[in-house]
Amino acid sequence: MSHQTVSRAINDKGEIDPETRRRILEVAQQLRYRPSRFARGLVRPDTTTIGLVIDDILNPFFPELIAGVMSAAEQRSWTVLISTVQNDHGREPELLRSLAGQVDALIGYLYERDAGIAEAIEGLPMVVMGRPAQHPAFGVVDVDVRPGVQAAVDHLLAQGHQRIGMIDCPTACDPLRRQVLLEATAAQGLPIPAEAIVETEQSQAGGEEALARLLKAAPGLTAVLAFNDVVALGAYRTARSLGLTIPGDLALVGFDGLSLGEILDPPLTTINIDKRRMGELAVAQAECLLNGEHPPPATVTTDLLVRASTGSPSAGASG
Amino acid sequence: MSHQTVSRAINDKGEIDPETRRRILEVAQQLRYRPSRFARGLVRPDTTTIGLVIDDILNPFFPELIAGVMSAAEQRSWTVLISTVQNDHGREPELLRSLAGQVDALIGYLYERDAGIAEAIEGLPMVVMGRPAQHPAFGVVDVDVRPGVQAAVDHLLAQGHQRIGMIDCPTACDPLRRQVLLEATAAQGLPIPAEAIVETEQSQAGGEEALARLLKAAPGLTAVLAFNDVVALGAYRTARSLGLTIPGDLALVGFDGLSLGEILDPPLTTINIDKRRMGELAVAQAECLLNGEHPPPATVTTDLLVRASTGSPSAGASG
DNA sequence: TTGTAGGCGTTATCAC
DNA sequence: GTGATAACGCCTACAA
Repeated sequence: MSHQTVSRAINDKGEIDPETRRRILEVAQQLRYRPSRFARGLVRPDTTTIGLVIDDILNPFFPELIAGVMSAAEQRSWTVLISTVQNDHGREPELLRSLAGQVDALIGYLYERDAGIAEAIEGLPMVVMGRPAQHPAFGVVDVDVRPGVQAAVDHLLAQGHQRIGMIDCPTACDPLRRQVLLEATAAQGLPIPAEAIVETEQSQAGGEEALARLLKAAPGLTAVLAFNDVVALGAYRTARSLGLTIPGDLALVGFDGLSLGEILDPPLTTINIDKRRMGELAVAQAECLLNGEHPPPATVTTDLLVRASTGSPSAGASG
Repeated sequence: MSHQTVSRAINDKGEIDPETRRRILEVAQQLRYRPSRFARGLVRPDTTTIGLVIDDILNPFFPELIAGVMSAAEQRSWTVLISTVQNDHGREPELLRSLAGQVDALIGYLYERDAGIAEAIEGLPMVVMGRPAQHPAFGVVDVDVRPGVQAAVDHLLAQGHQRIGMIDCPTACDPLRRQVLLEATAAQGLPIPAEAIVETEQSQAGGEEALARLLKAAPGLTAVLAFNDVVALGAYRTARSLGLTIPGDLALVGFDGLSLGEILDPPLTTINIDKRRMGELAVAQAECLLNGEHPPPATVTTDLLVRASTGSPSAGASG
């Protein structure tokens, strides 16, 4: 009874006496024998494992993105290893370094600068999401915010809004939301004054305090674009506590297209990102990188999901 | 220049000329050399990887549970490999089989019976969550629904509710929610008639249609316990479309303690499960199993999270 | 149908 | 400080 015969039985090859095989399998079961994944991988290195690193598994933005990554990976029979730093961004390099030893490629939605990433992973194929490329070797899946923001501005203007504000989150990797909003409104002859944009942290609490501040700094706003849906959720709270009705006294637009927006009252109009597709594209980028190719950056577009938090301003609008 | 010297340089051992090391690292970088994780694992098999299998990454129940698993795994320097069947429960055995070849132990929140699981994984250490043990070798993290349901019943009775109904989901692995509700109400002299319990599928749509059916079958209910928060969300929709106010016309209690309940209007009273702790306990169970021990089943308890969807019934209650 | 030989990439041991 | 050798557990190729 050699290694080889055992191998044949375990792997269900032909060329083996059924009786021998039966006996081997029986013994194997008794011994709770399991083939070593390491030895297997060593000999058949066609097993691809990719790592997915995100900020915070509890952030409702990510589940859909993860689903996209996993389904695309599954189509390729890849394995996905997920990790997070749970909002502790300082740990990103350390996590990347450790993950780099366990996977064939990495996909990340990160805060760390590309230079820092590159240093941590030392040449491992890497795909960064949600921001433009900085490092030439990296794959990219970026979000083109322009169509969505443009649609939102058009939508608000069509409804008669003249004073639009924004709650921005400058710590996020994406500086474009604000910029595109400014351009789009300016192009329509309705430039947004500086005081109509406030900055806050990216959270519900941030949204709450920011809207209060915004309405004080720029009285008369009839519509506000929030940096994302979670921030918009905070804005709802403040609007309610100030006795403002949505959308009559204040129209609100979110960003991300999270399903939580649907259960708000009224449901939140939001600029939608196809998060699942982002995940799928990231896997495709990783595949190119693994094949030694240099894929052009991928982009997902954005569009406006009109729900009920926008509408024409009522006569005597807020202050 | 031998393997060995290279190994010393890469792993930063002592006993090497700094200059030699520098040269090696330089060349390694140029060649984009990366050590094989398989060969490493083969020689130093102290790398533990566990697999986590869940239904559906988009189900808001899971992120917290995942966070618990990951943080507990991280404490032990374990790696977590996540996989889902995205609600296609028939694929569970296949997925388990494939995962079994890549990890040292598995944790799952599954529909498949334990016998089916056991067959798929052939002796791999396994922890099942959210239901009582069926297979003697498995680790278990179960939920004790009794305290939470009891507290909910006490709470409703104290508020003067006399007619309580339930929306149940029999496809779920947990048959106890209904049973405990029946026992708890009966013990207080308020048995629930059969028509005051309807069954539906575990989803928002299920909750919507079920509440409509329930109110027809058992007119006069003033409070309803939903199988979980997502089902309760559906019930909110139906209540609103019927013109019923919550909690005045109808009190609603959910199950799970999801944060989405907080943003409902009114915020949803719910029986809370410590999902993060479930994840942590599951990892602890896996650790015991890996050490060859046979841990006693772990249990998380439940409690009532009182928010605003419960209150005293108004005078002329619903029908 | 079964067994033998060799090598996958890494680390540990021990001799140089 | 460095290099040769063996071993980890598996698979492929070929010989018996």
